[in-house]
Amino acid sequence: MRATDVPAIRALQLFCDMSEHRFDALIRGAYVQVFPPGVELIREGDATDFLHILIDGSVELFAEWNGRETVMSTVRPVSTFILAATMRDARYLMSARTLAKSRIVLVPSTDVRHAFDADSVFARAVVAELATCYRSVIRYTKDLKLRSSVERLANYILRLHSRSDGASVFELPMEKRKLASLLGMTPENLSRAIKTLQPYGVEIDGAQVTLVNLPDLVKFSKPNTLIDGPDT
Amino acid sequence: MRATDVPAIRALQLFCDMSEHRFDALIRGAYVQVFPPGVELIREGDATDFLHILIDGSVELFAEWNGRETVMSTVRPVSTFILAATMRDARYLMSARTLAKSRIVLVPSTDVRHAFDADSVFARAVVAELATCYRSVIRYTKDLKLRSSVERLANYILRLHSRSDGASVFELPMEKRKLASLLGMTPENLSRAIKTLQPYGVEIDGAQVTLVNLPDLVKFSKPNTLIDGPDT
DNA sequence: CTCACAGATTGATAAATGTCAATTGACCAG
DNA sequence: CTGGTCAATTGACATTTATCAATCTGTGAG
Repeated sequence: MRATDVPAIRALQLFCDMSEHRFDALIRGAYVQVFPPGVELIREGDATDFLHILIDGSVELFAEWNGRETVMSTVRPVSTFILAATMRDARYLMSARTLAKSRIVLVPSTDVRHAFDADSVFARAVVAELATCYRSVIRYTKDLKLRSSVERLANYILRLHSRSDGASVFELPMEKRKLASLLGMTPENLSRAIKTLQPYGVEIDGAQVTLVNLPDLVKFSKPNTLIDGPDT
Repeated sequence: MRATDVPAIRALQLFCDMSEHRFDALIRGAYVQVFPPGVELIREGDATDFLHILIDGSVELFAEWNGRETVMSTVRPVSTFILAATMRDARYLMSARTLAKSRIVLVPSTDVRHAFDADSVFARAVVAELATCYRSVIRYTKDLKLRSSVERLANYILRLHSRSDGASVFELPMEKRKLASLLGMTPENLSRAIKTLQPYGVEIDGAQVTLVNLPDLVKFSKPNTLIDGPDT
């Protein structure tokens, strides 16, 4: 593990309040691996063995049924994924695949459960993290059920806009076909949805998004804290 | 609170392993209320004040956006709801409304968080419960994203079938328009989807479902443990 | 017992979304 | 450079799903 990895992990909400020696004990059993793009890290249905922490790169969580595949979410560094399966000691409900070259820390699930039992500060952090994850899936599902595909795209763009601190020019963080799947539509439909938003000042060239008429886009999108965050 | 209420609550996964005196302390601050059908118990966006436990009756969790409304899930007795918001001390993401006359126990959120901090057995149960909730929303979202409306209905019927211990005749647990919304379609479409399943031996008369050709229905539905449960 | 009402169904039609095929465009290996 | 590959786009069309309007039906109040 690199010298800079540990502080980055330590800074995560999940670990930041842990006592020094507990954290050290937990991280001691962990190890780092670097994966090229396109590697399937986790296969849905498999038994849980490691809590994963993405240090650098990009990972998608996806699910399959009957020959169909859909992106459920993407993981950005630095963050953990599949904590719920780890804590329940249950099978993975989603698969995970690297989208870019990625550095990933693997913490044995048994160590995590052990730390949870032994350290009440960590226990509280686990609950906070799980509750946050739960709430973000609820938001995602509300987005899917209550909005049309164009509305989902519009609000997604506004979320990206906030995430880049209100800059009017920013980048899409993934390929358009992945984004389409995440937003619950086909790539063809995403292309059309982008065109539909042109009258609201949305210009997308490659991965670069430019917003030239934010008020109109907001009026069209009707963003809502209880769907689009932040989580309060 | 009735004499029979406490044992029923005590039997829940969330409370069953708690020590006697911790449980008593938690339940002492709680109180019961009976609501007629159609009462809005929780309004999305409000601050969390109570953990709710449905003792008897029926409750739906729903969400709204831009004048649209959708059923997110239904709660059957005996179970808790909105644990995540309670633990995060955050605003509700969903509203709740009684579908039938319902007896509900309200436990002050601060008491729950207190018990979590003081009792590691309860803490473990909270994590197990949260992880289970998280996983069931993931399943629900997979169902929505990977399946067509007829496929969702078919698999829903099979889940009901398992829930009634494999009986070939059983009842729909809610009004068809609520079911339609839960399954992500309009009532009109649900009617048509039911007809579409007739060739697979699905007969629905009012709320009564009769399955006369289970093998064909299963072949059509392609149920999957990682979507339809059970959670392993 | 009967009427009124809300939910359920049906048919006709519209809108949203997906599929297929062809083309364009960007990027990387050689 | 340049050819090959894969993603993105576009157009034509099919399918799914929603909407609207018109019954039908079961249930509870009076």
